[in-house]
Amino acid sequence: MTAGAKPAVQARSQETRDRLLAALDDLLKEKPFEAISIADIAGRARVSPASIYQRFNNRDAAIAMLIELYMRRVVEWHRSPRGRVDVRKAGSLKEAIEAVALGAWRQIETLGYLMRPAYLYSRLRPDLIGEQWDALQAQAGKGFQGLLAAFPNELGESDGAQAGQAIAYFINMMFLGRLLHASEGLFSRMTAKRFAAELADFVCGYLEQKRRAD
Amino acid sequence: MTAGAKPAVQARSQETRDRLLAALDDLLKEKPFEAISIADIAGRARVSPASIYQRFNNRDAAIAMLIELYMRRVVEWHRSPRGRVDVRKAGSLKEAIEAVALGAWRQIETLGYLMRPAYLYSRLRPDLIGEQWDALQAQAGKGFQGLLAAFPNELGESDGAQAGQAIAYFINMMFLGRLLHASEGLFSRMTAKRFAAELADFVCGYLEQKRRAD
Amino acid sequence: MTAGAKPAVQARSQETRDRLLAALDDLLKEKPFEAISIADIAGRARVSPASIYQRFNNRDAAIAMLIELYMRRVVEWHRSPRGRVDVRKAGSLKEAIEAVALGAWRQIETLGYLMRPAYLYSRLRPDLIGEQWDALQAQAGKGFQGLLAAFPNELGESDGAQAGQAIAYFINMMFLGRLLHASEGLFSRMTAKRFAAELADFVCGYLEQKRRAD
Amino acid sequence: MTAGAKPAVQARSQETRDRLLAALDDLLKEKPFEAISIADIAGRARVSPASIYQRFNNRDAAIAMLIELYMRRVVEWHRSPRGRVDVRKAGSLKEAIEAVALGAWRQIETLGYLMRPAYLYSRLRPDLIGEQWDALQAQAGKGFQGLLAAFPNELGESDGAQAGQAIAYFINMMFLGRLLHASEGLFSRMTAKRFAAELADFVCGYLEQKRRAD
DNA sequence: AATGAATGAGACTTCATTCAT
DNA sequence: CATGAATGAAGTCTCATTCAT
Repeated sequence: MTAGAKPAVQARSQETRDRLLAALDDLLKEKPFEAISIADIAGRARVSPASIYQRFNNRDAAIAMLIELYMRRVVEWHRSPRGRVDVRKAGSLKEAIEAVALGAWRQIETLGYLMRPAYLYSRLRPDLIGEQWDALQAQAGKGFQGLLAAFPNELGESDGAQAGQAIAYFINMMFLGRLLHASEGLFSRMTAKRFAAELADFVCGYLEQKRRAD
Repeated sequence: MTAGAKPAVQARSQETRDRLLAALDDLLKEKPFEAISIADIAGRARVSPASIYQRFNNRDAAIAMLIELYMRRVVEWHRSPRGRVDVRKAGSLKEAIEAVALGAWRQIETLGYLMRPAYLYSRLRPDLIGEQWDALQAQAGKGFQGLLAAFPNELGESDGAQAGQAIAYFINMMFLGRLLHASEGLFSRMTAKRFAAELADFVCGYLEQKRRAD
Repeated sequence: MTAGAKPAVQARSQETRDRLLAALDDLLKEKPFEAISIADIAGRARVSPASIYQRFNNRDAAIAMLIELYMRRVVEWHRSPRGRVDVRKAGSLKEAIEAVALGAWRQIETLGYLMRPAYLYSRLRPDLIGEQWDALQAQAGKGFQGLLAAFPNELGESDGAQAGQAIAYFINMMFLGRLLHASEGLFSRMTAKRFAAELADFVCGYLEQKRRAD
Repeated sequence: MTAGAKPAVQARSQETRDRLLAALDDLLKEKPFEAISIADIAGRARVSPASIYQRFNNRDAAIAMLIELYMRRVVEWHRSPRGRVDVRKAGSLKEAIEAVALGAWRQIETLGYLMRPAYLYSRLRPDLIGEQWDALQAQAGKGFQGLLAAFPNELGESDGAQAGQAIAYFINMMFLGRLLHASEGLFSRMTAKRFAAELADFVCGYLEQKRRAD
């Protein structure tokens, strides 16, 4: 549960909570987060504004909801068919990275409207998101570590954990650019495929440097 | 000039404008941007709130000031001795990249308090910053293009402009992480030197991949 | 029974009522009455807010509870050993008055936290306390009347009922000052003993004036 | 200036302040203080609610205004012909006390609607009134000291300052009863004249006790 | 040009009270 | 009877912005 959120004991309150998050989700497709007020959300959810304060601590309620919504949608995405990336089909690390990257690209296309404000506000109010970014990051790191382990000859003797973390960070940041600068210069003439290929080049190049250093 | 800002005709108003920016700068060291109101800035600058509306045409005045302040400080930084990175001393591209990276690290340490909100709000309100990010990006791209040109044998036959742009994007994004996640997991045990070395590995590895593809 | 309170029919609800009053008592030691909400009391009593409405018919529930609590505690006090003032030991009216005053001083020290808001809110909302102050006052008047009757030679020929009432009023008001201005000027250098002596001087002096007028 | 009030520099703001106080005064004649909201006052003063916050700190604004209004009216009263008590005409201390008491009785009749809530809220929120009650009390003490000095033979050798203070406290408290219990038992059959006479009896009797103790 | 005062609009928040289980 | 959830109504307060001087 996100900071600033209260537990929902009864079924009814769980439903209210769902309604609120769904309302926020809706509204985000219509207008920017900063233009969405507590009253907006309540209105859209057909719930009294006072009810929001029974589920969420206080002001920052909206941000807490945004973060919680984001978490839910990301988890759902990774469980959905579209979010599932099957790395086993990849013949090489390069192909695996490309597959991952294509998946991330699609995720942003679908969930960008939500990821954008969620990311920005989590940075504006890091106190509200707490250790969650760290946790996500660590998890991603482990994922890449597993990926590298599947192609042992590409890694050389270097430290897999460290390389995994570095690569996770790299991929995350490159996609952050995609998320936050989608409509600008670089990306105006960019395709998912080429972007994925470039990232793979960076990663493979990086690993080669590491191998050489051994 | 930033969107939402008016030209300063007289010397006196130029001074008022400076006072306002200095006040904002001050305040940012004390509290987060979202907690700073027009009245705060006016109060700190010892100027009437009404006066702000003679320099900044209206709503979003504070964001316009933030962006303008950011631009100024960055320009100043690059002109200052600390901001000057002399690439000519570098014996290799790797060393050059590392030098650039160390400079960026220092810049964030010094100007982070300002760069953080400036970046975040420029993303929250891209309409207010407009083409400026593109311009900065393009400029950075050209800078790296020049850097690559200084080490022609590292580049192979590929398209220098494109590689320059890719590398500029990469460096920018990696430092964005540093800017926005300074206090978290990865960076808690990270040094400027190691970070620079890692970036250089990514860049050099990337170029090598490109060379090989030729 | 206080206005706004309902009778407690079953044993279980009598217990709930006790729990509510105990909770209010607790809370008054922590924060001022005006900061205590129905929800606070319910929470502290580990009872649902809705339950309060089965014992106290509605609005002003908290004030009704405050008054009821006050009544209970005062009755308890007068039954307790500390609250018992034995006037029979007094050799003179002066000594009797002093004994009564010392008792009142102690009562305020012990129950002031409760008497303060109870008194103030009974004045703010006289409609809720109704005839009760009158009753207390009349009772006190009778008490003093009895006191005077025990020392017939001090009274002269005047009307004992009237003098008793006047003295009761006097004592009440003087202690009201003690209750409401405990931490201020006059009382910062005041002891129970001296205060009691002064009151006795007023009372005895008053009676002497009356005797002389006869 | 009362705690929680801000200075009014310009003439215009002084006028607004006056309008606000006048509005509060008006409203107090219509409904109890606790039923008067910031918006009420603003509305009656034909001023925006926001303006109140420019003159008064924040919530508690209304209480601060109430106290300030009370102070003003009391000062005005004592300057007015009705408030002036000429003690020089009194042939004895008894007569002087009676004159003072009659004045106080009249003051309560005229200003009671304001003094009642002002007193009660000053006790509920002593933090908002600060040392002002002390100051008033001390001033009253000095007044009575002067009164006693005018009738030296009534005082004997006792300490005039202390007796003055005691008498001031006594008178204050007795009138507090009148203020807060005007419609109840004792006062239902009470006249100004008789009340004044009773007080004088208390005071003169008290002084006689003191004289005797010398 | 500059100022202190004033303001409209709307946000947040609380709380007594009712509802459905 | 008791409860957790829900809510209407209202209050407090802030803030960008305008006004009068």
